[in-house]
Amino acid sequence: MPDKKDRFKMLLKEKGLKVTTQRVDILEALELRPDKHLTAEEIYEIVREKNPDIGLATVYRTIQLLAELNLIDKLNLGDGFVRYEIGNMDEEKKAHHHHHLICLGCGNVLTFQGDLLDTLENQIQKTMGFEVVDHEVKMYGYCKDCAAERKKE
Amino acid sequence: MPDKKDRFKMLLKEKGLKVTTQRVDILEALELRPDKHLTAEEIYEIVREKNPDIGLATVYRTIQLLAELNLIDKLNLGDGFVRYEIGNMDEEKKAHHHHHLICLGCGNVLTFQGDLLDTLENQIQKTMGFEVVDHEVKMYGYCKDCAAERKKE
DNA sequence: GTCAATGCAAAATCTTTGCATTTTT
DNA sequence: AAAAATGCAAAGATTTTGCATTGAC
Repeated sequence: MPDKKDRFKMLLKEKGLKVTTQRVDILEALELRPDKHLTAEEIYEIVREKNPDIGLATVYRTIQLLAELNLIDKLNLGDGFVRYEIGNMDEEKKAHHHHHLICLGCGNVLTFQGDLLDTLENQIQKTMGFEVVDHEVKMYGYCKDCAAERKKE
Repeated sequence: MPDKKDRFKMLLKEKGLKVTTQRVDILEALELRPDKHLTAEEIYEIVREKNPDIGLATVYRTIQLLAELNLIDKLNLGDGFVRYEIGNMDEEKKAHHHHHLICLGCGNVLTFQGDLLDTLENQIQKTMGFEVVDHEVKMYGYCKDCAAERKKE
């Protein structure tokens, strides 16, 4: 499988866009942290360690580009920040974003893969004629540790 | 059942807060449009028709208050705007937010009630020990009309 | 060399805050 | 009369944009 970086470079060339250090650095920053959910500012800080001259505007522009190319997903975990993460979909396959479990105790965000939503999607299709293409699920609650902590008290 | 407005007034009094025209007007604006998903600015414009002197800051402050009291839900439908809607939960009952179906064709947002997620929640509980308290589901796709339109072409 | 991308600073959005004044209780 | 809420304008925060310069092809 070609890694995301190669895929990105390919897509750029296909579109007549240029493969710049900044663009590659930004994708790399995200790629190295697959389960982090980074804000634009955080990405900026990370890339700055390697390339101190990069501008925040470039980060925003590249993020937008990556989202359009479906290489990253835009997230809203309810804390008021817009976050991004590397997409985990297999190329042509229907983009099935994973689900997020947000712990109300420690604030950690876990991810969860599962296609149990297919049943739900089918029901929606039948009853409402709505054709589902993609979905996003957030569950709020308490992670194992925090749940245990709460029971003790 | 006491309507939302009375409930709001009660809660305000319980907390030693004051029942002002502005607060009631804002709740009313939301209550009269149960399935709209309004932005702060839109709420401001609506209330301004009745009470032209209201300030945007008051709208923001009241929205925050209503959200804290669980009378309204904060939504993020992926269009970059923060939106609000009247909650539909029955008092003490577990808050079960309804799901949103977002049409990629016409942009309309439909709502969908269903507890098919219970299965998913149970599975998460078993496999990961994560205790789910609340959830939020967004489905992206094409509504009946837009799906038909797309098949024709 | 050409055209796109970058960095910077300024502008545009959206939301919050401080404070004098008004309103509720 | 006391305390809280309001409106306004200013300040914050986040994201976008214009433009001269730089870099990829």
